[in-house]
Amino acid sequence: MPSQPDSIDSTPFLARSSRRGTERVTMEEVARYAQVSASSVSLFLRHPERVSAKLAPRIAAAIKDLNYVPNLLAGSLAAAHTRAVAVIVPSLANAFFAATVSAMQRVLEQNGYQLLLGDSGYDIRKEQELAQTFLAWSPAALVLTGLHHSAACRQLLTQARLPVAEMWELGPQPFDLQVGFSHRAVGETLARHLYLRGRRRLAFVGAKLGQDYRAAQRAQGCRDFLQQVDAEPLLVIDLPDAATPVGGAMALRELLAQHQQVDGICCSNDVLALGMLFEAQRLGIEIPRQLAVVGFGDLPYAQVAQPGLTTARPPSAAIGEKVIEHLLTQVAATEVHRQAVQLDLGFELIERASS
Amino acid sequence: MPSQPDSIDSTPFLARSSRRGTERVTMEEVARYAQVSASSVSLFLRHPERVSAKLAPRIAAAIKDLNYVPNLLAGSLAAAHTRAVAVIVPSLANAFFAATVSAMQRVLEQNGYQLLLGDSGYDIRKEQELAQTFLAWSPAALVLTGLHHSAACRQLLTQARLPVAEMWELGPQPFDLQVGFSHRAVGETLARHLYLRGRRRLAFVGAKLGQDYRAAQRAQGCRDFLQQVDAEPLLVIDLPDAATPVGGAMALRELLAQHQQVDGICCSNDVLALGMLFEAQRLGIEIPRQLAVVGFGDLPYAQVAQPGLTTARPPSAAIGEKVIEHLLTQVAATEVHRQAVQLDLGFELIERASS
DNA sequence: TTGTAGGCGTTATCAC
DNA sequence: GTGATAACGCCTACAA
Repeated sequence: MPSQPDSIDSTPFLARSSRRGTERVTMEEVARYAQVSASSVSLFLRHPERVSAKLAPRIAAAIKDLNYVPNLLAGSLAAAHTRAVAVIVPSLANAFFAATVSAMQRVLEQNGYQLLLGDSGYDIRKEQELAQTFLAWSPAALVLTGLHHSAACRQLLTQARLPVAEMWELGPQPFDLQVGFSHRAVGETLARHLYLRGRRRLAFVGAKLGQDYRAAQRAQGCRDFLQQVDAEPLLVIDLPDAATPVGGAMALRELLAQHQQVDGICCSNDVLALGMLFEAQRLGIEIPRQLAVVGFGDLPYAQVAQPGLTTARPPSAAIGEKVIEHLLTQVAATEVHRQAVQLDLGFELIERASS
Repeated sequence: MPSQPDSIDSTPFLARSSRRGTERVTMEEVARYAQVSASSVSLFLRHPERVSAKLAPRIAAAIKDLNYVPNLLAGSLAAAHTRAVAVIVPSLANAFFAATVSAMQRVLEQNGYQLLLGDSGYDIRKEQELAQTFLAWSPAALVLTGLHHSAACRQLLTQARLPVAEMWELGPQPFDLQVGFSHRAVGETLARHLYLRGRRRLAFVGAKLGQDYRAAQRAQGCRDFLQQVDAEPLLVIDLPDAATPVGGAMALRELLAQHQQVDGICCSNDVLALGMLFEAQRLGIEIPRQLAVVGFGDLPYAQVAQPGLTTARPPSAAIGEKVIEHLLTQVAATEVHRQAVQLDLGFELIERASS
């Protein structure tokens, strides 16, 4: 047995055993290059100020020279936590959620976090699957849209020890955070608005109300208000397909054909309302004289539409920001005893010419 | 005290050393519960058919009972590859990219992959930062939007051994995959369309053309065509802010005020065009009689707009699908010698009443 | 088919 | 402040 055991297997590069590595530059190599230990490199990466002024520049140079990119997988495994937040939205194609996700991405990035994105397609089951998959990545936190989740999903997330947020809706039994506003109040506000403008026979046009719980709540808000003032009951039209301007146009035709007495329409969102505006124009219906139309979302075109579209503006971007801000706070907080927070960001009635 | 040796060190749970774990159920625990070895559980998870009919159900039950969620971090580290694909888009708020990302998410999920999303805000530098961060997660592949990247970014991605795709644009020096179409051709097609309809004084209205290279190429396509047929040179208006309907409306007013002779406008996209349509209506300009307007994107409202908006339809969703499909193929292929692929998905001219 | 023994690249602990 | 050393949870030859 020789005195320098190292020389025996002095072909360490060939001897890389059977195991294939990533072939990437590793922290070990950076350490060798900088003539320091791996621990120092690690420390430098996480707390640069704690490393001496002597080593620091050497390490920095080595990292630069070798073009070192730390392996977050290994780091996260060792540290037992990641800098990633998983987000599940019902539909990315929906401008509302796109705006929220965009805002989240911005704030996350500012804090050195990554965004894991999932699209549930308004499907509770798929949401659960996505949540499970995400959990396997050990994200620092998870964000769901809405309050309706499968029982299995609720259980899964309760067991997992990570902060869970729900957004775009408020209600009982929050996990750790809820950021949203009252859709019911939106419906009431919109109905009241139309009522005050003298409209007495209102209709609500939505799409897939069975899946879009928030839209259904807005409809309910309308209904409640009308009942409250003892007005004609709300006429509800539920389109079978996702909300599109074409759907809105069709709905208007149908409405005019079968319920001529309607004088005010509350659309599930601006997308439908836009289609109606165009269709009304085509049919020679004067808005708002003959028919008032209001929407939801205050999408970019609501302002320039002809006539301008009265609508309720949700705090799409603010929701994203607040969710992430609070979530990151909770992540930092001691894992135990973090209080559930509920944030009502409200909404804004934007009155324009369409009503 | 039972005779089982297990009882000897029966405090293994306290003995968890000083190291704090995730507190999550581990594969080891599943194995103990199912009375098998950890490797059998691992095998079962990856190749259920290769495990005997005796153990399989036991393992499955254990997983279910314990509510086991595999730790992908550990798995990926060991396997030296992940089931995640990173995607960087210029703006999620843009409906085009939202559609593409949505499609990608769908296909990825079908294949058991995860989507890592980044938003560069049309900023080359931020794109590079995002790419670097993503690389730290060792994604199986990376997707960029467009062809303009910083030199550092190009180098970073060339060094990394993962398949890199560029989308929404075609050009020289592809990494491993390019999926898109010719924006120049779009511009030419649109200009020709207007020309054939008798328009002779064309304008192109865009927003931030200095950053939106693709829109700039469409403008160039228009310009080229006009030069080709020896027509009046293209009048280009470049809005300083992101494209919005409001911007489109403003642009129209400006255009009419300063260049009354313009009889055809090619908008950078449907968003601007929509604003113009409304503004024209407001100003009493007859479209298409006095002025023809065409857009790009065929967004949902183009069809119901009044008048219907002539536009070029990009293969937004198809781009997402193809990118992922090909990328996953390349991921599976032997890491060496994977050929660069270029895919021209084309576009479609949708002729409607606005021109 | 099933089990055993490293090792993946990093972080965290603890002496020095 | 710096550097060994032991996890982190899983995968994968390889042996049984």
